[in-house]
Amino acid sequence: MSISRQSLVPIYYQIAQEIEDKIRRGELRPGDMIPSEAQLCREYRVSRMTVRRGLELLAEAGYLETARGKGTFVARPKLENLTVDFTLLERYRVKLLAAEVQVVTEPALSRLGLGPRDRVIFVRRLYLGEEGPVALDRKYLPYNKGKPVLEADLAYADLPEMAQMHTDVLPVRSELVVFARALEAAEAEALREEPGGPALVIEQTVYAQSGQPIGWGVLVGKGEVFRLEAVSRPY
Amino acid sequence: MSISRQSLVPIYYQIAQEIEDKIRRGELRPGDMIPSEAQLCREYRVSRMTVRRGLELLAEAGYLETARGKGTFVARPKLENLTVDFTLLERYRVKLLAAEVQVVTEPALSRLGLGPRDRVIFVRRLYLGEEGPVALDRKYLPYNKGKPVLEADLAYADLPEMAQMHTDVLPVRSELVVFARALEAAEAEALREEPGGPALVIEQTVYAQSGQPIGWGVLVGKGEVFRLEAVSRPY
DNA sequence: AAGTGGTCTAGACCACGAC
DNA sequence: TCGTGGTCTAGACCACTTC
Repeated sequence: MSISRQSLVPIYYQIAQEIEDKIRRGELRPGDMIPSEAQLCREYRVSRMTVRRGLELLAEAGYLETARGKGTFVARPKLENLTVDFTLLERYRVKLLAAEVQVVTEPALSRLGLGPRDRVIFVRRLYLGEEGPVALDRKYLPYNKGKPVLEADLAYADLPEMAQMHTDVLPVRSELVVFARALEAAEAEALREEPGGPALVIEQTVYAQSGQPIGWGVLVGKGEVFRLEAVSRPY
Repeated sequence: MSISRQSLVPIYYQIAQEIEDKIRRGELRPGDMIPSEAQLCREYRVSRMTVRRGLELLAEAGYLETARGKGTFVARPKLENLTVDFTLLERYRVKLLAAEVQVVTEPALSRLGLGPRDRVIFVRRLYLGEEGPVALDRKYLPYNKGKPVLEADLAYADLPEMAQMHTDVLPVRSELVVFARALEAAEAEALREEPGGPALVIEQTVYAQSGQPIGWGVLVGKGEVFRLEAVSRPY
């Protein structure tokens, strides 16, 4: 009922806030029906489109579910959808170990759908935490003669950014696969660990609109130290 | 221009589809300005709210970005936001190894914010793939005398579901931490692996609205075999 | 000043669900 | 039949950007 028409914040937003507060405080519980749109119009003395705009915000945010002919109801929080915090480049210092053009070999060859004589840009980087190296990073991009890339740009770019620098094709989808395996000898040395020790492996593939893969990367993180975090999103 | 007023699909949706198609086909490219709302009203011979509803859909989906006073522009796909496919229960066969009430010990004690004499429901499960066990699962819920739980329900529930079964408090947020470590002896035996071998560890905490943790779990996955997958969401 | 998107109004007709 | 949410109209005023 505390809606101000003079406020800079839009009326529909104030209405949404007020209902969200009631849900957060437990005054409205999952399954409860909220007042009808017509009722809310009368309560707040606003037009229906304004009420609907507010309810729409809450529906998108996962707080409300609407049922045509029945009403609008408080929704149960959905914890199945998780988003990964994948901002590694901001969390660690990055050291560029190598950036070169080479003939592609497995496993990049098959992941990128290339032939055995095709060439790729190969980038190798080390992530440094407070107490030494925490992860090793290898990325492969199909080599494109016409589009040179600056080493300086490669040092701090993530895979989608790299792909975009080097091709005209727009990256539109990214896939991750995460698993654990033992450190290989070369990896162990770079990470100052024992070979055979546990490592977190993150494989990333970036695709163009056409479905064609335009970048592939493996990140090998030191066990225990290197962590991924994910949080649920209500909707 | 192929908008049908007789169609069952709403006009705003048809408009959104048409613009989305142009973007997907590359006819409109990131950074391009699309016709103004007023222009689209004239083109499609509809009211402005209808046009705006359509544009709003595309903005939510990440295809468009609006700039007050300037115009509406095609957005660059955002690949930073990743959603995890965490539907383990549907992918593997699950075997309930134990379900009992016990006095809480570390690490569950501190994760759940309990005292050393509090009790928890402890659930231990094994995930079975085609070729034997792939993961071991331990979950802890603060014990609530008044709310008994059936073993049968525990076998196939995920952590948020368990928490909801056993408390009146609603789970509203879930956090995951993912890393690699060496298998402990008991874990290795259950998974039929060598102790010290690589394991993918997923720790999950579920919180109530109050911020209080109401469930904690660890999943230990066999290296190489047990994998998590994540996909980018455009918005 | 002219054009843009952001907000809001006061109506309208419709499909759907419950009674 | 009545109340519900879903769609749509034809205006209006505003803040902001560009010229």
